[in-house]
Amino acid sequence: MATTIKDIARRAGVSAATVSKVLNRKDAFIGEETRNRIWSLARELNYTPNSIARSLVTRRSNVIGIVVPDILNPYFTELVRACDDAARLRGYTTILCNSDGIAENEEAHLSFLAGHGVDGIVLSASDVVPNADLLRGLGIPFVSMDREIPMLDCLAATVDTDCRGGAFQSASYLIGKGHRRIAFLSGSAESSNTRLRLEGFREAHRRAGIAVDPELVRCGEFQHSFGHQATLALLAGTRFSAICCMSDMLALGATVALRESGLRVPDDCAVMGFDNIYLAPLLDRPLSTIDRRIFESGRIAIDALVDFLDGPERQRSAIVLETSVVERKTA
Amino acid sequence: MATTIKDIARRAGVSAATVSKVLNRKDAFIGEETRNRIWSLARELNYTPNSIARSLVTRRSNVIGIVVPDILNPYFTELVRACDDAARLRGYTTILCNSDGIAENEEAHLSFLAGHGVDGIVLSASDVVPNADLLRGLGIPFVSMDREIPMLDCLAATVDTDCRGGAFQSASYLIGKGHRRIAFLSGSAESSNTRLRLEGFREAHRRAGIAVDPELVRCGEFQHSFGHQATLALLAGTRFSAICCMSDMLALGATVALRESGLRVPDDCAVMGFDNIYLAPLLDRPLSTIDRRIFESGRIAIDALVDFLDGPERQRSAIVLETSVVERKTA
DNA sequence: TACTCATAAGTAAACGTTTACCTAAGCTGA
DNA sequence: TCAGCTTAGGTAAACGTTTACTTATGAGTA
Repeated sequence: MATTIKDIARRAGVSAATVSKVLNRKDAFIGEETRNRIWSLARELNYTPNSIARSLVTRRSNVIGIVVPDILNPYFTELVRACDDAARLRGYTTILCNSDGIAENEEAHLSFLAGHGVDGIVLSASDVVPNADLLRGLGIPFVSMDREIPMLDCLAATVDTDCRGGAFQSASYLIGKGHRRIAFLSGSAESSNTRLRLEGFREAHRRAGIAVDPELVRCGEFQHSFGHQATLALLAGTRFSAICCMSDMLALGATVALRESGLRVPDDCAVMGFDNIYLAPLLDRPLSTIDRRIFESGRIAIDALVDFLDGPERQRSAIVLETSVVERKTA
Repeated sequence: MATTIKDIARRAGVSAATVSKVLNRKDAFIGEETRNRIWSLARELNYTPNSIARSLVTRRSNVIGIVVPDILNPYFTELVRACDDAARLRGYTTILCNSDGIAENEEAHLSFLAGHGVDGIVLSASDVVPNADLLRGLGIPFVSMDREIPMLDCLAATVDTDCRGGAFQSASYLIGKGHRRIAFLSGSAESSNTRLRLEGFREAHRRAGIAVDPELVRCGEFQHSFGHQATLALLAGTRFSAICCMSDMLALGATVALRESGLRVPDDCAVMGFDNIYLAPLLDRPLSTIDRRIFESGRIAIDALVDFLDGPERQRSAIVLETSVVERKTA
């Protein structure tokens, strides 16, 4: 049986309210001696406040929910860690949910988080567009990262990476290196995310006066396996001297496929990634990629959310992060 | 303002208790019509139970806390995902804490989790030996993974990997391939974990009648950077034809160092990992390693914990997982 | 008729806090 | 002397549920 405020009150010969005031440092009108007695009892009895009871009355939990498609994907691992660190710094903790990119899962998680009284939610990229009615019904402030989102009262912020710009940089870099036939690998063709990136990719070609062969663009998912499989398919059907991948995992998959086919990276085929996950520089052949400041984006998202929660004015913010190319060994 | 049970009660013209009974399916003595009215109101008003209030009275939260050193480490990423999946299957959700291997952090997290009323905790490997008094004081059932732990009432289970056996397998495999001078890279020399692995490593040599050169064993941490640095140091001071690493990240670091030094893997030097993280087969040069059934271990830990929580008999279990060698391209 | 019994629902306390408001005592100053 | 302030602390309601216990109604039975 854990110690409660009442136990302390009884032992100290005061009321529970007094104990509460002292422990919460709202003790302007509490006597020196009483105050000390309470603190030392709290220590002695190893008192830990019951956050559940506290949340029930204050309607604040100091918990932020994070929903991502899959923590196993290194990009999300980093994002989650960044959010967790940032949240902790601001006095919040996080609770994580994996949606696997499935709409029903995501909705279930949202309800779960609401029921558990999280103060805010960060909703991270995936192709699923969350049910606006659900979000509105929850009424919990949230920040949206890298996804199309309906405008709602409880939308605290959007933080997006300039994916169009990132893809543009990647393709331009490759073109600058003399490549003329560049393959493009990305996630679902329907997502706005892929659409924007493809625009950036095309724009880079346009500026260089190069036509994009539709045969070279392959959309599917951001996973390793698709990178592997799509590269094999490309290799079988056409020729190209570089692959512009829209995630580092795609790039990893592509690299493996190239090696399996007896091609050397970057001599026979250059590979560019996207994300700059922390593994990228650690690989046997360090990956050239587009940095998207994962850690920073997590921190920014949390800061925006907490500012919204704590600040009375509740201003919405729209942040977009610029990317940059990181030259390593694969392109 | 979210819908509460009272809102439904008022609209349905019944008491809150009745609504609670219906919604919790303890409605043996509730009229058919009342029941229907309540359910349809719940749907219509989009009722989500307030878990906080519920937990306060039931003293059950259906939440399990997980504390790991660092989610960024792929081994823990997988473990956490495995635990989360397993927990969800059994009606629990998880809440994650990163301790960074720092004792104070871990203790703070433990208190936090207790205050938030988690039903159980899984405490995963790190060299920090948790404060027994703290654990006992919390009184929350926990399972300990891969760490030395004092025996306590609230210890629900221990799940350990047979690290001694794993190291033995790894070294034996390498010896079987003809290697005679094998370097050994592991984490902190003080941890029981490393001690056991070193024993296994030595045992394999003993059986083969090979002496272990102390110069070849290097302990530090399980991270990539140590693998890199230690390999460079080894290369500068002695010779060897294989490296037996006690984590896949160490192996990755070692591989990079070897390549930087112009050595080919496995021709000039073989490398064995340990863990079999999901990245291992996906690398440009798929990593040979020791599989430790990460996913399974997470599931087992959660199952043991939940069995302990749900079962009235509360039997403690001690599980040890066997390892196996996975032959790929680096050894 | 008067009892029991099943059915259907209500009452109220409890979980551990926080907080708005109240009280009581002592002191100050005119 | 007494209104009014300051200081120290108490009272009780509230947060949204759950649950043990109680009540009311009608039907069946002796």
